Amino acid sequence: MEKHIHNINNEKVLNINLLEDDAIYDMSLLFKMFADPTRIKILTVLKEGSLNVCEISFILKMTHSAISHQLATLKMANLVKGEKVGKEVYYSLIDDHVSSLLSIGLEHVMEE
Amino acid sequence: MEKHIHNINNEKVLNINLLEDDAIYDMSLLFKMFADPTRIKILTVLKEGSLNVCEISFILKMTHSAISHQLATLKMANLVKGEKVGKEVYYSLIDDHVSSLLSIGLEHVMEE
DNA sequence: TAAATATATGAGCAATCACTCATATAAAAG
DNA sequence: CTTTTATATGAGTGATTGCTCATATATTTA
Repeated sequence: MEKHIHNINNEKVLNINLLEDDAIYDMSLLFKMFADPTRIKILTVLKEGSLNVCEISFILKMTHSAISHQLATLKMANLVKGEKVGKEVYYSLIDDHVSSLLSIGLEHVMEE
Repeated sequence: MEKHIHNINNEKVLNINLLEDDAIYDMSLLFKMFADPTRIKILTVLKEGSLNVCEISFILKMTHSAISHQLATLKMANLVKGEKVGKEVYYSLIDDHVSSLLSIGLEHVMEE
């Protein structure tokens, strides 16, 4: 690229097949959901079962607003779903991949 | 929290055990590395084998500087290592978890 | 030695983000 | 109906981030 001249034309480089940009972008959005401590905590507690906003904010010692905002984000990313029961909305994980990703991530950071 | 009064004291909520904040934070840093399209692309091409900065920037059609900055980030996060060979520095993946995470992420976005 | 190539890195900047605060809506309780 | 409780959401803000541009360093080539 730019001002440097390179003679890159060997098979090694030209044979690499890239993923679709759309898939890459979607993956980055997925991982972005796990790239925040609050969202990891929310997803982790939801692994135990469904919880409403008050319960989550009590467990994590954070405001309802902060939790509600993050739940909206997680919902848009299709990682959690909410079910209204009277006044309350019970949230739970949508996807098995969520647990898998959390587990592998935890495995990784637990090694030294 | 705040002005609302809640009577949350049931077993369901009190029995949830949280991970250490350090582990949560480290996990968020790990996932942050996958939360950017450029870094995903770099990690994906490095799955095929080691490549130097020029080769990566040629494959991804991005400037050397951009790639070098991201490689520095990935190196600090302990996901890649660089080995100097003459003028060039060949980068490769450090960790098996990297491939696992990429695979599961891809699996997730490939479903509809 | 001088020029070219490969990489690294600091500064700067626009974009994104996670929170707070204020406010809105909806259901339940009084 | 009014008040309380549960949740949602827009605006605003400070912090972070991914790039560009300029520059520095190191190795190779002429």
